[in-house]
Amino acid sequence: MQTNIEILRKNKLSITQGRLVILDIFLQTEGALAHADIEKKLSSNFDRVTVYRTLQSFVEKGVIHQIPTTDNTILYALCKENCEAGHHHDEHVHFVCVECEQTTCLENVIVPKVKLPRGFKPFQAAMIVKGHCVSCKY
Amino acid sequence: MQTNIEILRKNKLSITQGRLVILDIFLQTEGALAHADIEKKLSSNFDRVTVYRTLQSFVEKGVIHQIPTTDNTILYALCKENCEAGHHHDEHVHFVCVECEQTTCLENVIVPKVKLPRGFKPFQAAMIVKGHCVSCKY
DNA sequence: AGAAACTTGCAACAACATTGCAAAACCATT
DNA sequence: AATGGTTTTGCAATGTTGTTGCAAGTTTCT
Repeated sequence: MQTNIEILRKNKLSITQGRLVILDIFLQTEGALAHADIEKKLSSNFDRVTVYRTLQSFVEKGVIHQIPTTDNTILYALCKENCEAGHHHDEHVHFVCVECEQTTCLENVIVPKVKLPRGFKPFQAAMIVKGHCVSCKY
Repeated sequence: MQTNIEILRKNKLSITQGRLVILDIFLQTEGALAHADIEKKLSSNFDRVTVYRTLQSFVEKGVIHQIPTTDNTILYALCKENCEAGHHHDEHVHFVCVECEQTTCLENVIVPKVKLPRGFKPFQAAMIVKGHCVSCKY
């Protein structure tokens, strides 16, 4: 498991207080986080703008990846170590629990290839499964 | 092909000017639409709030379905005739063209089932493929 | 330690979304 | 076709979310 500093170094991001703290939040969290979640978890007062810009640079460098949602938010989750700037390997399935509303990266479930109609050239695929997660099954 | 009035009747939605017009926009459009797209296409002046509420009731009744995105918008697309309130059958793949930015419902490409880790109970799945669409291939 | 480059916070702003309420439209019934 | 009850609409106000420019503060590199 990498530390926050290692991750920043590896991705050629300068090491600042804000980035370290935000990265720690990701390292300590199971599921995916929305911008709002991160702000809530930030005990120290960082400016909203800083959080936006930090997430932005993390996405650009491939430290985190975005997960699509249908509720006007973007979720972010840590990338695995083999991610690189501009070329994410986050082709795993995301699971959204309808009970606890947590979004989990299923690192071991990769998005299957599908056969598209003639003329469509695929490039990247995302898959989101909704249901009950391990903790919320009954 | 159903008319706007038929669709409203079938879904027990009262027939109003706004709903007819918005439904027509969907019927006349190939790809998926964001809230903003719909407002742009509305020649008559409907209030923004009305558009929001219309889309909301359409989703609730299963007239349209939502497509997740990573850019803080929600895309909407017409459901096929066999959709019902609360139980969508929109398990087809969505294609987002990186060139023209159109999102298309690939009605005939259904989302494949994936094997989830123990304890996860799936319920619904969405899949989004990015790439070049038929019109934008080169 | 010092200069250059980058990051942060502030303030202002812009876009997007939600709520309550009164007026208007709709629908079922007579 | 008029009536009354229900639903929908528009407006206004408010809240939330995201962006930009700039000056001050940090970080990095030599």
